[in-house]
Amino acid sequence: MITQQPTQSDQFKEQMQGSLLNETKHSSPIKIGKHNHVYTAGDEHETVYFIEKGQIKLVMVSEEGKECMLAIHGAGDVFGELCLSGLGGRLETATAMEDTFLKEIPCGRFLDRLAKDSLLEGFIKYLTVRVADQQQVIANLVTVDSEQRLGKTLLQIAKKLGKKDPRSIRIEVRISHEELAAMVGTTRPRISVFMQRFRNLDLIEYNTEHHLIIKEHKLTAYLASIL
Amino acid sequence: MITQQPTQSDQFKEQMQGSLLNETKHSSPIKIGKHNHVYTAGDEHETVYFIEKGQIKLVMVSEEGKECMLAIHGAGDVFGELCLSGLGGRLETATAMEDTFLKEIPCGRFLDRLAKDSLLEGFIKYLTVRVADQQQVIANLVTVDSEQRLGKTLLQIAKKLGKKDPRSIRIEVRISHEELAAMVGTTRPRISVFMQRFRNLDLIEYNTEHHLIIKEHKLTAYLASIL
DNA sequence: TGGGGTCTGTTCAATATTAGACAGAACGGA
DNA sequence: TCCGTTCTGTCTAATATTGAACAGACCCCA
Repeated sequence: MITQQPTQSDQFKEQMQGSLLNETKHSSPIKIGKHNHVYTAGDEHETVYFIEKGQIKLVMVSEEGKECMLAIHGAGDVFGELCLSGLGGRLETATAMEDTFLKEIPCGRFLDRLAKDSLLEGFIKYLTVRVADQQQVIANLVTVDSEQRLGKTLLQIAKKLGKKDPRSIRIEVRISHEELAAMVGTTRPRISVFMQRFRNLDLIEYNTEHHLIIKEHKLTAYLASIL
Repeated sequence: MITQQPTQSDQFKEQMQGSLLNETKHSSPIKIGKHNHVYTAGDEHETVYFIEKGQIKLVMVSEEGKECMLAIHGAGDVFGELCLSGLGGRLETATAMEDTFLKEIPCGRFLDRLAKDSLLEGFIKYLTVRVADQQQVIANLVTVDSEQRLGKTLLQIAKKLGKKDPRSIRIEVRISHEELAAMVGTTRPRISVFMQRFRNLDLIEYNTEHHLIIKEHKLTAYLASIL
């Protein structure tokens, strides 16, 4: 189900990166220190960001103050594109998980650049992939239980941010159980229990550098077995 | 929070409708009888649909067989656009909730048409609104309880499909509790209980034609009060 | 007008989940 | 290196949620 198909989507991402690097080559990158915000829910800046180095997490906060972590983006990713919707005001807060360097592009200029480089159709394809991914996330939240969701979330993060390791995938960003709870939609203690279980079953492990190692095949097989 | 702002998004929708009507004026509409499928998860047709009349629901089924209802689309809406992602294979099943008439456009031709009519940027805006909406849905699933989610779902449906009624919104499509359960992510009995509660509190009601009436302001106020 | 089917409202026991607490481990800054 | 802070693993009791069941209402269709 979750397979490693580089494909068109990645190809467009590279073209977009080229285009944006070109557009921003005269402006110097912005440094965001660890734990600092790039923007906060409600902010009105209509700008798109491109990550040169580091990690950015996107978090939405509900009216009661509960948090939902939507995504972690890494080098080469673009975020803040929702300002293209014209709705005005950020919906989520973007925070650096470690010192991060960004390029900033006003959203009008972002679109113009894509248009000039004939990337509008590519960007449409990129957005439909986003919609499809989110649709999958919604279906998971509605239909499957939290252990399963945690597993799928780990696989998804591994696929997006992981580096290849012999027979597994390594995640170098530190993600707390609290943060996982805010992605999966459950409480921290449950995440602890499930992570422990996964560890006992040898589906995940921590290496000496305290990086999380995901054993993709084993974990996938386990998730299928507990349906 | 949820306000009735016609705006740009609707404006693009009209332009797109015009463009598509033009593109499909020589082909006759397809009739899909009540309860019949337009396509099923896994199908490989790369076509986009435009609804002339009727209602289409989109449902995803998990590996265990549980259902998640993603959306109900009505006249003037477009669906099936995810084939633009190039991922191949439908993710969801599209079913007519009543006799429905559709126009069908191969996805390549759909894009060409938009490009010719200079609507690519408009379509990008439309897609980012979709992403923002889904992001909101995800955040709700993660952070708020099922009663609250049911309320928000009703408001969202009312906004999308409802007709204006004095001091309220009328929903003419019949949506079963089972279907609501599959949107909200809970079980049918709970939906029954919550709907009953909403009815007792006079936040919703059924008129003589058995149409659901949503009292937008009262319901919104109630949801805020139980935070 | 009479069923067969589906939908609703409700119940209940079994189960899953939450919220809170706590101790110990690891971490980070000075 | 030490100390305060954050993170983990674990436990509980209180609470919410599920799933299954059932009767009555409703609806379509013949």
